[in-house]
Amino acid sequence: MKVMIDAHDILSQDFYARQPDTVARALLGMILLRCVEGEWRGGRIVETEAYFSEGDAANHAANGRTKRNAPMYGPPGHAYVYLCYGMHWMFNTVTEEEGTPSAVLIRAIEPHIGTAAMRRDRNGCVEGELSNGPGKVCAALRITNEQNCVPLFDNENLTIMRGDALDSALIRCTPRIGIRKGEEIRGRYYIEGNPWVSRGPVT
DNA sequence: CTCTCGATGCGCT
DNA sequence: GCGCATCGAGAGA
Repeated sequence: MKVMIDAHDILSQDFYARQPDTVARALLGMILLRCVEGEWRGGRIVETEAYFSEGDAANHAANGRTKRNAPMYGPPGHAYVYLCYGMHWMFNTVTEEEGTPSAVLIRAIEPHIGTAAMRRDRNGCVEGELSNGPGKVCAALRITNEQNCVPLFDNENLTIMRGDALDSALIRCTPRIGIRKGEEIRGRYYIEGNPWVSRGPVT
């Protein structure tokens, strides 16, 4: 599928230079794009999670800087990709200014571009399970540690583009999924009623 | 539908 | 060793 990307539509570095909850909310409705072997794939972001720089025990940087979490200390707008449970890649966008470790996890997208290619990389799964979870998003888009630290505001193969305006009344905020520490923080954002969200309302 | 559990690698105590 | 920002298969209701 041919994809035209207007540089004007690509989210600027400034977009990411804000609090992670602000960015998590703002990313809903935006278009995540990935080019693999010259072929574009991607879709609309429908679920995100914020990881805060202060007072957030669930953040990988809660106990200071390490080799793994170093990208979060870098400038905003870069990717932070890491391996979870030994087999799933997680894709985050770094937020806030350099030196402040925060990020937004992309948890689900609504596939629009290159769906056949994504399905192939997802082992031909049923359509509804293509990208409704953070590990599934990375598998469908073939995002691995090779994409760690790439600048999303200036990269040929991985970027995020402005999408159609989203009705803010549809945005929901709940506790984050799958964490033990920091469970009291409501940092998960998703689009109400969207069938591609990983799971329904979680108090 | 819900629940349980194994897979699997690595960062940290 | 332990514990993960997960997923998918299989069992049971």
